[in-house]
Parts: sequence; structure tokens; C-alpha cells
Amino acid sequence: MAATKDSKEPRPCSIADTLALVGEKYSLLVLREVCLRNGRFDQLVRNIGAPRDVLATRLRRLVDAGILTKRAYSERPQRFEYRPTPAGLELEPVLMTLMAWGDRHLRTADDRPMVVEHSCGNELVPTVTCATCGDRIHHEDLIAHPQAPGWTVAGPTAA
Amino acid sequence: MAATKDSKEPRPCSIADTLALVGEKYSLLVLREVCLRNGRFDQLVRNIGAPRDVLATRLRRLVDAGILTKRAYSERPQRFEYRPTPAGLELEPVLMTLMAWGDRHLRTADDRPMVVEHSCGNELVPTVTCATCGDRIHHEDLIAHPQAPGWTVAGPTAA
DNA sequence: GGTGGTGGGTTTGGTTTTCAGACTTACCGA
DNA sequence: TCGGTAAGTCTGAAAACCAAACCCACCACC
Repeated sequence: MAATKDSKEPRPCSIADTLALVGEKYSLLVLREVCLRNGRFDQLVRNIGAPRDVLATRLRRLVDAGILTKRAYSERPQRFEYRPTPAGLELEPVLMTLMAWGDRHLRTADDRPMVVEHSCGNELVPTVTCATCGDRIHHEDLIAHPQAPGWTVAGPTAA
Repeated sequence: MAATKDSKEPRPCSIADTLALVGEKYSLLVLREVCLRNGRFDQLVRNIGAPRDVLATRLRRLVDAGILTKRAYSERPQRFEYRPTPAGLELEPVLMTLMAWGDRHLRTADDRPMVVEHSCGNELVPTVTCATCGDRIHHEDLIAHPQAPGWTVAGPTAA
């Protein structure tokens, strides 16, 4: 009955798996720039401030993961540009949510480095909601149901 | 006229600032566990799989940043527990969004390690919306307006 | 009153990453 | 021919990470 084995390995988790792809230093900033169409190597170096070799490594990884594509915008001389794939664009809401958190907790209202406008005409205030009922999500409204072995949850709700 | 100086420094950015706090390896996984009320040191070590010294460093940092609190759940013997602050709880939507991305792109529908139920009775499908109009956000509906110097945006919309 | 176990870390020493800056290759324009 | 740009690669030193061992209270026995 080796069965579940109380595990030496960390938990199976989609958060961890996603962060394994985009959680390394600079990866999400690369995505930020690429979403803003600043997708050339030297632009990325300048705008992010990452070492060139690290950036090259990150770009390879993001392309391999299917989050970015690399395409030539000029042959002779060969010049490249990185762009988000549809999967990459689906991470943009994560960036918006992080930005909103930083704007709220790390800055004052008149000190924001960037404001994003939504096509509805208003400033974007990104809000994470339940797709079914449309309500904004709050911690105390969530109940975690582990599906995989290795999970223990002490009491999913309440602060 | 030193003025803006085309900058050697990376851009001012709330995404970068937020990631400076929670973007290091394991930090968001700590938050995951703490939101699930698995906030004790040995639980965190087991569930995350991080080296103990790294975890100790992360916990200090997150407490200093006001994202977690450390409180004794027992004097004699002294035993501690980490919990999210309100600011920490506001990052939970980021975790949910990352989880949803991983579930969609890294797994099959019947292979998900965890399902979260919303108090509305349905499974939570986290969706990032515009707080004003309520619409789900898409890349092509966003227009970035830099407020700070050092920003250049090639063309904020369109893929 | 010693033995073993638990909880929350710190210490150790070796491996891996990161970093800044210099270098490379290819092309263009003056 | 000289200078500049773009997209990287290379280098050696500094920092971070890692697994495992250790430490210090404090139980709970027996």
C-alpha cells in the first residue's frame, strides 16, 4: 500500500506550475513590454534593466513555453521581435491585477507611472470576479476543494 | 536641462514594484499556503518544498512588506503561525488567475489538483473585468497611458 | 530524570544564478 | 573606411540557492 505517500515532493499545483514558467525574475516584465509592443531585444534590455544574458535565457524559455513568439521584422540584417501568443495575452490580466495592487499599496493616487484606459471610456480598474455570478471575489467566499493527493487544507475560509 | 535623461534605470512601474515584493521564488506559494491556513513553518516547508533558510528569508520579507503577520498560537512552547494581512488577501485574486491559467494551458480538465468553489454555489472561474463597465478585459480593449518619464509605448493595442 | 519527538528556525559548505561589462557578427550609411 | 545599431554571447566575480545537519525550547513518556 504505497498509495499516496505523505510526500516529500511539494504539492501538485497549477499556481506553482504557472510560476515555473513565468515566475522567474524578469519574465513577467518581459511580458509587460511585449504586450506594449516593445518587443525588441535592446528595448527589453533598456526598459526592464535586466542583464542581457539573463534576458536571452528568459526569452528562449518563454518562446519554448508558447507564451511568446520570435519573428523577424527584417531579413538582412536579421532583426527580431518578440510578441505575445494568445496564451501569453491571457496572462495580461495577471499583470493588470499586479499593477492595481501596487498602485493601491505602494503608491499614492497621483504618483502612478501608468494608467490604462478601457475601451468603455473609463480608466481600467481591474477586478477579479466569479464568471458565473459576476461578483467580485473575496477570500471568505472561497472554498478550496483539493482533488489531488498531497493536499491538506486547514480551513479554507475566514481570515 | 538634465530633464528626463533617457534613462539607464529601468522604468518606474507598479508591476515591477509589486514583483519586487512577491516575485521572488516561493513567495506567492507561501501566500497560497497561508491563504489556505497552512501557515506554520513546517507545513510551509513540506507543502512548498522550499529550503528552510530560503523560506525563513521570504517570511521575514513578506512580514516586513505588510503582506503577512506572524503571531504566536502558543506561548510555552513558543509556536508561530503566519497569516495574510488584508493587503495579502488582496493578492489572492492574482493566485486564482494564475491557477486558472495553469489549469487551462498546462493541464487537462480532469487533471486539476484543486477546484475552488465560490459562495454562489458554482465552481470559481476567475475572470478579470473592468470595474466600471463589468466587461471582461481583452488586450485589444486596453490603451496604456504612461504618466511617468521613461516610458515609451510602441502602440498599446492590437496583437 | 533520561529518551525521544516536535516546532521553528540557523549554520554549513557546495552548486547554481545573477550581474556588469566587454566582446562578436552582420549589416547599413556617410 | 569609420561609426553606429541590433541581437546576442562570453567572462569572472558576487549573490542566491540548496540539502542536510545542527540547535534550543519544550513537552510526554516511563
